[in-house]
Amino acid sequence: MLQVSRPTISDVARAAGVSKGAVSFALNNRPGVAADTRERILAAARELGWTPSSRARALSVSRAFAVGLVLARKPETLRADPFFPSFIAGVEQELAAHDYALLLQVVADQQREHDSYRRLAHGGRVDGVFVTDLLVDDPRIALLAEIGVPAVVVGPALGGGFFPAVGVDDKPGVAAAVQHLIDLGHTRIAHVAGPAAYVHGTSRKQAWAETLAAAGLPEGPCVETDFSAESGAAATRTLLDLAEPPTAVVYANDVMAMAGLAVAHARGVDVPGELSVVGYEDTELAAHVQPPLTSVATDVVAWGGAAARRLLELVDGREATEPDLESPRLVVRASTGAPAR
Amino acid sequence: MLQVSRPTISDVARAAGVSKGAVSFALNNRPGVAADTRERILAAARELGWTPSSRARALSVSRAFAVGLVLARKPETLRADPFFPSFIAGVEQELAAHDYALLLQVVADQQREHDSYRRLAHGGRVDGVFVTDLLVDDPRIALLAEIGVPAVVVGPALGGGFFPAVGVDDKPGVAAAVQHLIDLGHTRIAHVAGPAAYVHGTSRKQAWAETLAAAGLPEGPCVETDFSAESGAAATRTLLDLAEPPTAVVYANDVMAMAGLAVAHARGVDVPGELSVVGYEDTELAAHVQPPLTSVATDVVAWGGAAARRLLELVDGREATEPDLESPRLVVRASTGAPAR
DNA sequence: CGCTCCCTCTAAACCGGTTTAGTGCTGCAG
DNA sequence: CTGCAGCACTAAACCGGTTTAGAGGGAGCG
Repeated sequence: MLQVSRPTISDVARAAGVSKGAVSFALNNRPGVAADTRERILAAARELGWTPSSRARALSVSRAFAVGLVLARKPETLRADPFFPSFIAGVEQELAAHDYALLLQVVADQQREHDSYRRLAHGGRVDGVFVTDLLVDDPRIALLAEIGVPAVVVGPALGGGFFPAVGVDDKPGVAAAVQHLIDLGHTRIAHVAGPAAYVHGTSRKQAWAETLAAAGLPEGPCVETDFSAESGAAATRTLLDLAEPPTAVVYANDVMAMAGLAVAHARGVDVPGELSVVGYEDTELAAHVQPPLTSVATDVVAWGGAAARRLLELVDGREATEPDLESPRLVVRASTGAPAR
Repeated sequence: MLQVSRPTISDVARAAGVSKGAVSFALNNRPGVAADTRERILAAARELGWTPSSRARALSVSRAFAVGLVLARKPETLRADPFFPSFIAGVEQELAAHDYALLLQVVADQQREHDSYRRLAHGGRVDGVFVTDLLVDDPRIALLAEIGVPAVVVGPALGGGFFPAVGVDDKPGVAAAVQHLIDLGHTRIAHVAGPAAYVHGTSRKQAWAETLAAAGLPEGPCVETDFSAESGAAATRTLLDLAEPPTAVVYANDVMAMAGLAVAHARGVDVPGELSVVGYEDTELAAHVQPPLTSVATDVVAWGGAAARRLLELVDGREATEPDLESPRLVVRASTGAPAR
């Protein structure tokens, strides 16, 4: 494991018989170096196996060439969420193209999250950050504004607009789901909502309520959860126990919807005969449960890419290019059908 | 977004009326600074809101204070895998305690993966790396050895032993699952395996075969998959179509097991009456499908912590402390039962 | 009183790049 | 032949910390 010390730019300079500066110019192919000299320098660099030290570069150009993502989640709620792996994959694709790196932090609570942002941004480890899991009136916005670090809000633009937001608006997706149920003839449509503290919990609930209202239907029952399978199952039991149970339920994510399917199955409630079920996220498993789950799909990878692109633009002070993210689309499968008469 | 230039150590020195060196000593509470001077320096630093520049520190001490994790996965297969979020959470807990950061890269193919490691380690962005998804005869081991970067193999120690391996051996878990089925009276026990190219695909299959052999039972049918729900469903159909279908199936992960449950359900095959099903991973949803899934649970968060600890020890040249990771344990739920006579 | 030793602190080198000011040389116009 | 522009390149400063060599001063000891 002995760390052979890597050749530096000075070694290359000596080998090529020129000065450090000339080497730097040649390697960043900048004008002011004769073609043959440049060739000689590149050859020397290749010969020595020289690689630029990102540490030195970061210091001299005052850039970290990295952006940060802080996840304030407990491991349990993180592992059930298929959003982040996809999102990060999208982010990475874009970052890699610009030789940027992604610095990830997972923190347990909010206080640590703030410290985390401070250390990352203030200490110059990153040039910008993503803000995910946006809360209603999120305190991080003020913090990041105070630190003065470029940031991009991942999700619908409810952050007060101080930072640009890049996100797929989930309202049309939920609206499409509810409309689909209305079209099938349902009139008692319930919602199993995510935490009201989260923007994406609230907005999905709103979309549900608004679509019902627009169709002139009464707002059905709604149960708030923490996005976990456990709470989704509990919510389903609550709904089925109502004097007038709903004939359809729109869940805020797939995991809860699948748990709901299992509860219905265990109780002998036929899906979709007696109960229609809709998820959100269109996870890989959605198509492979019984009955296959109707769900709302979003291209999360593209979303991650767009968010990263916007953040890099912000960091570079470039003009914003408008991302064209496709709207979420409803994937109809066998878990939804006409209500029993 | 105007980037106010942060105060440097020189600013603090000027404010406190001492030299840069003295400030550095005081801030790293090292001997050789008088108590009152130290106090004055700390006060000045606090006053100015000084934060160390990790860039400068990294250059001067020749350390990145970061480790890298490169995931060579397609986004689709990444998002279904609950392993990484948990693992990363565990890694982070440990890294945060030592003020280390995690640099994540997601790359599409193997060539890029190699480039990725090269840039990361050779360029000095990280002080060490994790190697996950170990392949049988993994070429990365040689690459990393050549680069000379400390590395920790995540998983059972089959990497040739050049780098330390930290991992929960999955064999006892699979063995326990197979034994559980044997104890229930099953004799035709199939396996839906992961890709043979992966160490954890191969080792689970081996454990299954060995446990059957040890019990004097014939090796049941085995279908190789790519770990996806789709392939798990297909494998299940293959098995159920056999002239003599198995009475129990051990799946290499939960997602495939759940897809298998759905296939059985769709075909009217009763679980566990006609078919017992065992998963691996014990995902959040496992307890909430119908019937609840018997599965093998591992404390992945602890695993991540142990891997990070070992890597930091390696980076610091410290002695290895033996991690005490608990063995995987079988969580018996309702998807397994005695075979029909 | 003079010497050594220790403690505190300063000056300067260093990490490995980037960037700026400036030098020497060539070539062309006047 | 001189003047000046412009190219190719060098020397040195700079980024912001850490670290080493050494200076200065007071205490303890002979």
